[in-house]
Amino acid sequence: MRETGNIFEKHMRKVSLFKGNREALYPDYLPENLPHRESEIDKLAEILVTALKGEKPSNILIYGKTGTGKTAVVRYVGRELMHAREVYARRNVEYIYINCETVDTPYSVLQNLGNYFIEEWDEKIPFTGWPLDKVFTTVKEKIDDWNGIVIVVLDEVDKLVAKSGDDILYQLLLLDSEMKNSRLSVIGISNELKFTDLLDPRVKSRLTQEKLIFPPYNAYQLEDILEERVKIAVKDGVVSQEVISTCAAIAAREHGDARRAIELLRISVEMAEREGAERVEERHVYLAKNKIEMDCVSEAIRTLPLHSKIILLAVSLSDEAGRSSLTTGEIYQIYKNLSRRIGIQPLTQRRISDLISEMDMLGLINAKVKSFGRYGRTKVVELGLPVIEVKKILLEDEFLMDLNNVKLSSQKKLFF
DNA sequence: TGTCCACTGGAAGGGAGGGCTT
DNA sequence: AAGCCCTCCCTTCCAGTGGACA
Repeated sequence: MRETGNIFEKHMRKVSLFKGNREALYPDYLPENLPHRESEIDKLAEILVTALKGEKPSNILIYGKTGTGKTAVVRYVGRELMHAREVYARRNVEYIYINCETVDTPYSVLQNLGNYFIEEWDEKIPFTGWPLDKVFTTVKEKIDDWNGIVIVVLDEVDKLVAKSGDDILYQLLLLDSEMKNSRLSVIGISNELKFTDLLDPRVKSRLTQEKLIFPPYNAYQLEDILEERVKIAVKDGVVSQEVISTCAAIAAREHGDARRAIELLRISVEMAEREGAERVEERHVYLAKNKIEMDCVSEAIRTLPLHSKIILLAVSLSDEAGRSSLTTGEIYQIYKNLSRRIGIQPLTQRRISDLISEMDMLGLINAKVKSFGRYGRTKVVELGLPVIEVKKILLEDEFLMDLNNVKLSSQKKLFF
């Protein structure tokens, strides 16, 4: 070994605090046990057992906030169902999981579903191109020929409905009623309790034959979940009871989100590991909490479309110049100037208004509609985060780099 | 009390970009 | 090659509106 040492050497000397399988601390890990979800699992199994008997199970709607174990339970029961199928099933049973966060149009849902039943690559339904009714007919024929019970899970179905309306749900119900041999059940998973208001009453009543509500976990339940995962993923004695309690308490405060609790714990361990510490301390948990929050925000900013970034930059610049709140019209003026500077054709004010609302939903800015009486009615926009951080991330964009030195003067009207 | 501002946010539709069909 | 279809991003048009002011 050379005197200066290899660049990896000091890191190699650090001892890993994880055991071999750290996947247990990642969100898509499906554990052997799901603590405090026994009754939900049982209820779901009770409904789905019908499929093993060769009949169509009721359609189900599952509600619950993020991180309440909806997806885990549904996947868990699905896995068990597939095992049981080998032993008990009297006819074909298939369990298909679709996440509507990515598969978010009627076309793509049908396409995903259909391709499950199409073996040959050259017969698969392309991801775009076919008329919708042709996709529908193809899917119907394929599933009907296959002859069995299909259970389709639509995770985050509220997103799908918000985006594309309830057409797709109607089509799935129609699919079921038009088939001669096969049957199809839908399990919808939603974060939103009131999303069924958007549904056509007929769709609503047929989709919600059974309802399951997942309550948030409390701090004690989160502790149990974390303990389970720690046993699998982390070396003995590295994570103390206090650390687990802290993680659980923080997550419980944020609506009992188990996913967050697990992530928080994982990052805490990583923080300790990177420091070369032998055990995780509470301070690592708080470091991890900050890191997660910051990562989340900067990722959101980085992946913004260019025009949204320009708007955000406009808000940041004016914040820097001492004007912390702006109206849509003012933002639009600054936005237009900035766009011209970097040689980009500005969008219309109508479109900007939508982009502002989008960023409001992301929590990057705060926008409120306010009336100034005689002086009109408009959104009042403020930056939701520290300017320095936001600006730094924005200026990483290759189109915005040149605006590094741009300043707004702090006059009543904003000039360059 | 009515007026009127500066928008908001819905609706409709254009057109580019993906792809298939004939 | 021409003619479709679906989705996404955007524009155009416009009725609607909360509340200060005359």
